[in-house]
Amino acid sequence: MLTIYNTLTKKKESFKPLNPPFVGIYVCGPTVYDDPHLGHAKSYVSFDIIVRFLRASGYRVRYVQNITDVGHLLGETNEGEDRILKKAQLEHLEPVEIAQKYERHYFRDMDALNLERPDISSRATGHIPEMIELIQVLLDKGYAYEVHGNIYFEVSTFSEYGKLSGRKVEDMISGTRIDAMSEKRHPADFALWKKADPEHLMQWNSPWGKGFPGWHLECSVMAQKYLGETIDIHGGGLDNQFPHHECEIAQSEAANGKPFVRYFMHNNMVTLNSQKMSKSLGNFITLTDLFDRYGPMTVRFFILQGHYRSPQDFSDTALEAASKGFNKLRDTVINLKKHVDDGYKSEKQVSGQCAVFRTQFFDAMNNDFSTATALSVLFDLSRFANSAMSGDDLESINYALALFEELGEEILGLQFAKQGDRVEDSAEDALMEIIISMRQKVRAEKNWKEADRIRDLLAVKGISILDGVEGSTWKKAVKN
RNA sequence: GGCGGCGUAGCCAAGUGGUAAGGCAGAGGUCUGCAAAACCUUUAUUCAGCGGUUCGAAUCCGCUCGCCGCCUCCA
Repeated sequence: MLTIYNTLTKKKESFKPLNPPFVGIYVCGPTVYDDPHLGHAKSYVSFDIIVRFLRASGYRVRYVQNITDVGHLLGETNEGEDRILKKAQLEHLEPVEIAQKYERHYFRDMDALNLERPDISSRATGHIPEMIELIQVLLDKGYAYEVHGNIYFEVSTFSEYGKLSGRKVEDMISGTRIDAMSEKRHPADFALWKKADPEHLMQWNSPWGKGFPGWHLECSVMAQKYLGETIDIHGGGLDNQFPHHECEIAQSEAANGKPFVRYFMHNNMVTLNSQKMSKSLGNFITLTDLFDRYGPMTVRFFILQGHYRSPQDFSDTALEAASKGFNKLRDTVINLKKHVDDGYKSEKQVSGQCAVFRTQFFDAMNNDFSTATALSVLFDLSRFANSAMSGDDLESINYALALFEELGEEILGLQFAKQGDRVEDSAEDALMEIIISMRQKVRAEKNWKEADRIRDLLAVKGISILDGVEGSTWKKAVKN
């Protein structure tokens, strides 16, 4: 039985979707105005695992993620400027070019991390009419008001405002950072629609004049459009809990009179060398930069070693340790693939010790997606598999490989052997066989100097020769 | 100021009432020409500190110290 920590109730709860076996999940996607960074990796890897595990548990999942290509306002008073616009001016490109360029970068990096793409990636700019409709509903029902072409949600009309983040509207009046001098009736009221200056590059017609949508509207609209008025799971980064998700709840529940979300899930934040990583501090590193030093699978593995609700610190020592740990599993899987007979078929029916491992793995994942514990099962499985290979225990070898494929590859999304790896490269294989057999001759002559020289030369090229009792094998150093 | 979180071995990190997973690093061993890999053994009488509840606490409660997040765009 799957239990999920629900941020709405601050408790672990049994997961019961509204209409089983269907599960609707909405995860806040990126604002596409810059390259993806470490924080995106943690967040989207976490929800990728969640989606994969739900599917492995038999649920029919529809996974929706937005692409924010409108851009949020830089500040309450800074009308007309948003981050995409700012970037567009900086790079001398159309806002749409900026959005599409960084959307491509986003998918490029997420693909590298082996994330399954959302079933629906919906762009905010494609849903302006629906947003206008929702605003109209809120106006008609008295939850919103218009001032000079701007529409605001009136927080005081929605009594449950604050139920997600635990904030009280009264407390927010004294908040020093909220501009008390604005045209809003209450400082906590938030914009649904903003009037655009004539020179503003992104603007749309609306019943209230030309403008653009407010910060939180797109998620309410797209979640409802594709998943219905009540969705099973809504995910996102902890930093979005307030105000973003709080405002989504207010908009959606005020408009529909129904619970918006059954389970809210928030992943925790990432730090870099123990420091907060943020765009405003400018110390974030992009995934492209990170992948130059550590492969995407190392990054994915590293994220899985922590818990999605715990903060995670990226450092070189931690990533190097993760790289070695992942390599250990990877070596085991590659060796298993070499050991299985031709009749191998991936099967999910395993017995004996492997069945125990499988149960342990599912127990861990059922407990609010405890990937770190699940990974520890894979290390136990690795030890079991290596022993089985020493003993030529073919049945265990087959079961172990089947488990690695199901648990490691399908559910955790770890690519142990990528395409192009040497297991599938017959030319490279043939060459290495020749080199090894030649070296085997000098070894037979006990010419250790020459044997070591060959080994060292290959090592420089990233190829390791492993001499065993039954001859030598080799492996290529890969950046995971 | 308001709200919330965290502090577990040299490092990373699970565990949230029943007697400390796992990875990396370290030590010893088997194997090996050597090396590597693999396997075996080993590495926290103890979970920031101090009190309390309990038959029993890293896990619950209180206080103290330290660190962090949100309250402004952020995953």
